[in-house]
Amino acid sequence: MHSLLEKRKCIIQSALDLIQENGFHASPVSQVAKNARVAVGTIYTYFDNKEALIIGIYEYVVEEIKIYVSERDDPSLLFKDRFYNYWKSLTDFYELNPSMHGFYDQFIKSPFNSDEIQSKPNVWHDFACEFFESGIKQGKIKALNPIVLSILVNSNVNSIVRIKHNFKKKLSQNKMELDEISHLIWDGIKVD
Amino acid sequence: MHSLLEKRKCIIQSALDLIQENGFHASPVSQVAKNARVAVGTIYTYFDNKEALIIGIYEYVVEEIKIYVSERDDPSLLFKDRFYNYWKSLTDFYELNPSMHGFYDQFIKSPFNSDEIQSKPNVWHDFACEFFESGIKQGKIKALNPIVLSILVNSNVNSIVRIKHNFKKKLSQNKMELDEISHLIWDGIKVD
DNA sequence: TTTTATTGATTGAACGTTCATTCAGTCATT
DNA sequence: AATGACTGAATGAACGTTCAATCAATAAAA
Repeated sequence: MHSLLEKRKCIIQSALDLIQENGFHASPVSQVAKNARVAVGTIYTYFDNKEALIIGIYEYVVEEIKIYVSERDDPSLLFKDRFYNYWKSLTDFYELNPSMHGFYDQFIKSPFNSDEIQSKPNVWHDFACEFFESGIKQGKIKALNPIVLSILVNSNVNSIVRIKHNFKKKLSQNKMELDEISHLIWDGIKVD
Repeated sequence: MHSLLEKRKCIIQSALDLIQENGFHASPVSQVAKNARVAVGTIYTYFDNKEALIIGIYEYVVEEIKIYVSERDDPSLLFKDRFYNYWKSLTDFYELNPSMHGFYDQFIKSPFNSDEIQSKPNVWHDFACEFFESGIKQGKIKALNPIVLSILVNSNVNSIVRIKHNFKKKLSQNKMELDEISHLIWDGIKVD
């Protein structure tokens, strides 16, 4: 028997798969229910409406990313190594969870992503900001705005994972080039 | 009196405005028609269906970007200067045409953006690839895959314009930092 | 010149479908 | 017996799309 929390997760996972495949508008609640093996009505005991479901998924995804990346961070290392770990963790996470990557990509630029949501506390954004702030404090990277730095790095990882995904065949022999991008960014932000 | 092409443009512009504001699914054809001051049926003489309209908009946007950026490129300049011009043109274009920027951002990650569309010839992608290829041939930038390079640069410009747009107030004093990103990327790809 | 015919764009009410959401009834557990 | 999660047919609103009718412009005929 599933606990309530597990059922909630099950609905979220079902919605994630559908949304990555079809987008928000082509992922009816009825289908989400069918995939999750629950009745339509059940979804409405866990979420007020479809918008709340989508925002709930966003919060879930953001938390999962934070857990994955922060667990693999080791503040005792050299910041350069921490940076490469950060990059690799985030890349790995997206490649291990393509539905979360697809969802995040869509959500960020969607009208669901309102100012209100962006101004709410966000464990992942906070972690990323603090991460880069510590690099600045240690004098290892340029003193740019940590918000800017984190968005920059995160959106580059995002793009690269998307490229890897889209051009799986065409670029197979050039996959290494994509990993070079992390050096390229590091060279750009490091303090010599 | 408007010509047929002008009416087509009018429908596209009306849809662009709505989609940037509300997204694809919250931009009904009826509203697009109302904004464009035509009847619903008229839209269907210019586009087979809503999907064709959206793809038509994409092709229009992509062409406008190519025209704007290529007009401001001067192959006789040093490649470094050409790079900064490219960066500035693209940034300017998005800032002058926020609805196109919003649309493009949404479209790229949407299910409308099928493999079929990506494999069709695309004047803008072709221009960007040739641009970076010429930099490589001149030995001014690293010999990375030009497709990778163009996607990388374009998605960075995209992110930065989005940051500027979202954080207009909070980052006003840090706007300069965002322009530094172009140096950061140039330092990363240039050959010393 | 005036009248009639033809063409093709334009209109918007109407249609059928799909969707989010509800709720009266069922089931499982306590 | 009581509680509360679960069910899924039913509902109504919203949407994409159609099409018979209208209109404007041009060509042909008188």
